[in-house]
Amino acid sequence: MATQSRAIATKAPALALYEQVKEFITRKIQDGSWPSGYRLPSEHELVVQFGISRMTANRALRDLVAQGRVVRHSGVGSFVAECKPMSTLLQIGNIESDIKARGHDYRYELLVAERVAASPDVAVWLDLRSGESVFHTLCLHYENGKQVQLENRYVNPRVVPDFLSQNLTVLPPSEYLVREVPFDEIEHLVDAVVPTPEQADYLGVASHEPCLLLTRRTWTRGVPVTLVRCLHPASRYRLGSRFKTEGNPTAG
Amino acid sequence: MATQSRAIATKAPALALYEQVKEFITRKIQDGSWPSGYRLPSEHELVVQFGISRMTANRALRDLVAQGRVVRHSGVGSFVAECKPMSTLLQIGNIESDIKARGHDYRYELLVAERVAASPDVAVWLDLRSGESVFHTLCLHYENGKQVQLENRYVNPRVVPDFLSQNLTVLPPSEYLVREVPFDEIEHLVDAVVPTPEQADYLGVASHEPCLLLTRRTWTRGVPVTLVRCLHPASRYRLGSRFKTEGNPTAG
DNA sequence: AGGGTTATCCTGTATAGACAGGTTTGTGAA
DNA sequence: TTCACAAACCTGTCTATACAGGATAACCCT
Repeated sequence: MATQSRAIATKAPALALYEQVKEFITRKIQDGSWPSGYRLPSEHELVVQFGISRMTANRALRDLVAQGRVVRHSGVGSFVAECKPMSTLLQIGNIESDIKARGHDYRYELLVAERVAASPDVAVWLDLRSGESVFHTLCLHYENGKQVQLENRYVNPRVVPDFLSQNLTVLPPSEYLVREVPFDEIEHLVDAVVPTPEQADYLGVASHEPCLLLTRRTWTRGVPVTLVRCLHPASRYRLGSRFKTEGNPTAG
Repeated sequence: MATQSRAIATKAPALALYEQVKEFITRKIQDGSWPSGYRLPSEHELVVQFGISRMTANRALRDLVAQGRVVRHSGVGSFVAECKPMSTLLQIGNIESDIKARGHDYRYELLVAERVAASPDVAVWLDLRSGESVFHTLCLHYENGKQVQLENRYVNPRVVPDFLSQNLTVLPPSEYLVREVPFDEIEHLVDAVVPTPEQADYLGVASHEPCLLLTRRTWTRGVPVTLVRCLHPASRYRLGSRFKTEGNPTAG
């Protein structure tokens, strides 16, 4: 069979076959013909319907799984995924590259780098015994000379025993961790808080000014690596992201 | 050739061949052997190195592209992607399902549903002329009887002309929009603010209590659809998400 | 030396055929 | 009736092969 012949939509010969199949299924899902949980055609049925090979049908379905529109169960079938209505993603970047991407000046200051006994709450967050020693750093990040983030970090010494041996006055703690201890699981929490007097002092803001508190925990192979609490003055920092669907409009 | 024989790591015969290739490449990238921009082996070279077929090598590379670790240029080659350090995603869900998922009681109240002249800032956000009419709704969302979100929404009447014809006292505005006007682009902003007296009154909180302000804009085919500003008392609501890499630990 | 042609390499797509293993259902035996 | 086995169906993976088209470098002719 000649490649690229037998186009389903005769007017779109440029579109790959598996893309045509993806589009067909996506449309069915979007116009409501195939609701959540609906069992969609098996690979073999697609082969017959579209006159394509099974590998092509398989690729279309795999792509749809990657897009989150379809779930598949081995030995059972393929189903329209539960749509997560109006739910989407906010990308959280690292502050240094964010600031530099804006063309602004970035600088950071290491305030504290120590080994301390884990307080009960930190011990819980990092899955340590209370009183066990943890690494603790406190950093202040500046954008164009103004404080934008007070970073309060705890690091699990079981995972990163030589954390404090690094020259943290030159390289930010996050840089070292990202490079040396890749994570496979991450948790974010975003709160609005008013800073403590001490925090307000570090950040150089009035103590009644609201701040964004971004709490991040990371794991590698199920073991907690680090707990960071990043405090940002709301007047100087906001979280933001823009996200574009690559293909067709998404219902989810 | 017998399927599943010839395992690269003899002790892991369960792992698919293309997964083994992915792991091999991922490791090289993570341990720094193959830095950003490094040209990695062509499909044919992988075929020879691993004794696999080209389709298998192709799948491994395509998966790595989907994971963002690799970029490919047709006719040129495959390259290690620029890594985006410590950047990851925060999922923002819809409030009704979030509350119900916690097993709590959800209720909402429609305060305002009107057609008004767009104020200059709303006109800018929705790409309308100032003074052009827009739909405006104000809703209050309750979790277990307590206010958790004040939703202030503007809707583009060019895109959703019959928005106000819906019975919005029964079905939340977001439900209707998600179902009828799928978006293909979305923007989020997160701020920490203190509420105005009026907002504090609606939410039943002290006016000095910090709040999370989640601003969301959506587009469909480049046309702005809706602008929502969701105000949450920080004491009753936080944004959060947990994210797990499906494969190996991620450097980015 | 300059410019166009060609050979080569690489990715993208597509096919047919094959085996493995999970799930469901039906059938036959105890 | 119930339990065990087998058939049917489905996804997951893998192979060998093929053609199209982009990119690049070598080469040859003018």
